[in-house]
Parts: sequence; C-alpha cells; structure tokens
Amino acid sequence: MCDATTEEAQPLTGSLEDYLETIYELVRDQKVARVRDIARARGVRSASVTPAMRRLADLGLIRYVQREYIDLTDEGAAQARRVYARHQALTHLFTDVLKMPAALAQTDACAMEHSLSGEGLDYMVRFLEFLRVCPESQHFLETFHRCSLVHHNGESCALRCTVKEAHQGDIDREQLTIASLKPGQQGRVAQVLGASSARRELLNMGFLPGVLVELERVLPEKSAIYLRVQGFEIMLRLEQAKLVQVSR
Amino acid sequence: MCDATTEEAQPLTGSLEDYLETIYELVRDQKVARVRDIARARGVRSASVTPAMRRLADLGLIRYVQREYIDLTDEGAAQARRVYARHQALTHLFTDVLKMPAALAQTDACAMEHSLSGEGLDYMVRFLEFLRVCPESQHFLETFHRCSLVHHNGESCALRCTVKEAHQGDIDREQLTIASLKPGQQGRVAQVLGASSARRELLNMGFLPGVLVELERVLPEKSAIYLRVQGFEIMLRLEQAKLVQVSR
DNA sequence: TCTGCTTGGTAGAGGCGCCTACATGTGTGA
DNA sequence: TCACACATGTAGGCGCCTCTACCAAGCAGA
Repeated sequence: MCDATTEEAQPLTGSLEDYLETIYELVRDQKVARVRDIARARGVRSASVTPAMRRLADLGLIRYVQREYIDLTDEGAAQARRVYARHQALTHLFTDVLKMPAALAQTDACAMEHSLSGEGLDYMVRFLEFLRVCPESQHFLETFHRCSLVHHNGESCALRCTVKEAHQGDIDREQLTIASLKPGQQGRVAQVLGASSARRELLNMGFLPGVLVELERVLPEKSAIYLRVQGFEIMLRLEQAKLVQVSR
Repeated sequence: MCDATTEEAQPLTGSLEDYLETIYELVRDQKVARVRDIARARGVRSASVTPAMRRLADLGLIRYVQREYIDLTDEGAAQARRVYARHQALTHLFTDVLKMPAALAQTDACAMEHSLSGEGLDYMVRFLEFLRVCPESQHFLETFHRCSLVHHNGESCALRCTVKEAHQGDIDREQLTIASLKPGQQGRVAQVLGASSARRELLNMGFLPGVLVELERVLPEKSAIYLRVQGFEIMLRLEQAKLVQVSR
C-alpha cells in the first residue's frame, strides 16, 4: 500500500530542496545569499552548508564560487519556484481555508512541501481556485469558520451544524456518541469533541470522520469501553467515549 | 522562514514510521507480519528490514524474536495508529474533497503523513468533520466537483463560476488574463486554465490563486511577456499568458 | 537422509546530511 | 602593518537507510 517508490522522478532530496528554497528567498529579500544567512535560515551550522552548495552547483542549480555570493541559475530558479509553489499552496490551504495559526501553517507547509506531487498540487490548486472564483464558496467558508470558532468556544451553532463543546457530561442527549451505543451496535464517527488534548488523543487513535466503529463490550463498572475499529480492539475510558459523536 | 527544527518531539524517523504502519496493516489484513511481506509492501530488500526491526524492537514498539512472526506492542500499535490516522485524514481530504484519483491520493498521503503535525491534523479533521456534519457543505462540495469536472471537459460552468477551458484563442474576452494586462498594470491570479501539462507548468512557476503579478514589458513581436512576480522577473510565452486569468 | 528452495540474517559498502574541531581567507581598526 | 574578528572551507565522525553478496536455518521432496 505504502510503496517507497515515488511516481515522479525526483532528483532532489528534501534537504537540497530546502537549501534551494532558502537561497530563493534570500535572493528575493536581501538581494544576495551568503553561507552564513543560509545556515541561519535553515537552522544548521555553516559547515553543513558548503557541501550542500557543492552538490547544488554540481547539479547546475546554483552559481557557486567559493567565498563569493551564491546565485541561482535559471534552472535552479525554476526548481526553487516549483518547491516554493507547493509551499505557498499548502500555506494558503492551511491559513485561509483551515484557519491554522500562521506559524503552524508555515512549519507544516515547510515539512510537507517536499512530498506533494505535481499532480497533487494541481488538484489542490483547483480547489483553491474554486474558492477564489466561485461566489458561493465565500459563504460556505465563512460558515465553516464561524462553526469552527463556535466549536472552540463551546457554544451551540445556530446553523444546524450540531457543533457543541463537551462540558463533562453536558453533551446533547439527542446526539449519539460511542457511549450511547449498545454492544454489537455499529456507528460511523461524525466528529470528536473535547479540549484539544483529549480530542487530539482520540484523533491519533483513529477516530476520524467516517470511520466505522463497533461496540464490543462495556466493563461492568462502566469505566471502560471496548470497541472494534478497523479490525483492532481499542479501549476507551467512558469520558473519552462520550466525546466521539457517531451516526448510525 | 523554513527552520529545520520541528515543533513536536518526533523520535521516529519517517522510515521507521513507514515500517510501523506496514506492520500495522499486515497484522490487520493478514493476521501476521513476516519480514518478506514487510519488504514487499515497502518496496525494499529483506536485508533492509532486519535492522529496522531491531531498532523498532529497541524502541519497545514491536515484539521481535528472530525468525518468528513480528507483532506490535501496545505502544507500537498506538504509534502506528497515530501515523495511520494522518494517512487516513489526508487520503480522505484528497479523494473525497479534492477528488484525486485513488492511487495518487494514496501515494501523496503516504509521502506527507510523516510531516503533518498533531495540531495540523486537528485543524484538517475539523474541516472534514464540518463537511460531514453540516448539511450545506454537501451542496457546496457538489458544486465544486461539478465545476471541476466542467473545467476538465472544457465547457462553461452555468453556476457563475467562470470556469472555462482554453481552446487556443477561444478564451472568454470578458475574462482578464495576463495577456490583456498593460505594462505597469498589476493583477491577482484567479485561476490557470489549459491542459494539465501547460497548467502544471504554470503552477510550478508560482501562478497560484491570489498571487500578485505585474506586467513589465511585452516583446515587440508579442511572442513573450515579462512579468514581475514576488520580486522576480518571469518570462511567459503569449500562449501561456493567455491561460492565466487575473482580477485587478 | 540428502538436496535444494525459501526465508531470514550478517557483513560491508555507500550516499546523505548533520555535527565538532580546526584551518584559511579577508577586511577593519589600532 | 599587525592583529583580530568573522565568514567560509576542510577533515573526520556519526547515524540513518539502503544496497549487494553471502551465510544459516528450516522445510519439502526425491
């Protein structure tokens, strides 16, 4: 399933892509790129930069004369723009659509930009273009952001989006959660409530929207609940089970 | 900007995460995980698997007795689920929202799952939850997919989404493109038309929604156009410039 | 039982990418 | 002019991750 072979021939390692991108940004912002600045920007020692520059020069992507300023060749600039475009598209998605904090969007985009394929970029940008071009997408995005905020604040969303915060047993009774399943019953995860740490723990366990869960058994004292999720048995504490809303 | 230091302490390398995930899937699907299967699934030689197993065993993530079946410890299963959750969330986004072909969604998700932070996952899932829970999101998504299809097919979208395919000079005159800018004028990229190769080339150059471009000069024969994009001068052929729709 | 195939493990090499420690240039101010 | 600071480069080391080539265990059939 997760084959290591990459579809697109990718001659550049992630590290070299990072160096190239850093040089691109430095040339753009400071006009010149020096070893010291590259090291600082990338968070590595200067000694690590030199061999990287040699490799980039060997690949014909930069003009590199020892102790001189470093400059991109046309091919290098093209490659840098390719990486940078992925960075931008991801950042755009993360900040403007998902409303991540800027710093988080940056770090995640920086990490993921190396592994997004050209075809994947195409599809992602198609979505971003739609959001920009199609008028009704504005309303949709606003609704999402409002509901998302509401979700954070613990209030009820007036837009039939059934978003509620879990105040320790203050969960809407109408809403089905894992805790309200009977043994043998199945449900499909709709959303996970709770403060970010509790929520994140549940997400890491695989309680994502659309995932099918089956309640196996409840411990006598009702302190713990055993589920079958994707072929595996998973145990939840009751408080956790109450946070996972499901539909049947 | 692109600092190498990661926010979350990440003791596992991407490679080890992949091994862990592979074992997880094998145990789930085939009940047992053998070296041979792991190697096949990951696309590496068996000889590469052994040292990886030793490292995972040292980390307490798998039970590994030489020449016996390999099994996950509780901690290993938890870690595997953590990686797998990222994989699933990304796959979900790619297939159900962005409508990527399944194979592409898999490979891109496989590559990106290692670099998505826990916080990033949280935001992404918030969006996926909204799509599942909020009724109006269904209509929105359908509109996007319809427009996206139309975009592919080269027809006009009836929903005021101004999506058109470029039939070599058959571009809607009302729609501003880079080719219709005057020297000194600026525009903001709305969307890029064209067949996937031409479009992808432009995306790689950085013509993404929202990017500010300024037309600098047009070559006398009008065969080429020079732009200023993010501090850099970029040259486009006229056919290319006609594919980039802008708003002012 | 012997032969030989499959499976798994060992040894050693090589590339990458980082590090520390040290060497070399280059320019500036005393 | 000398000395010092600072930027840059070199040498060597280490961990990761893969490879090839070879070795060992175990099972299957003649």
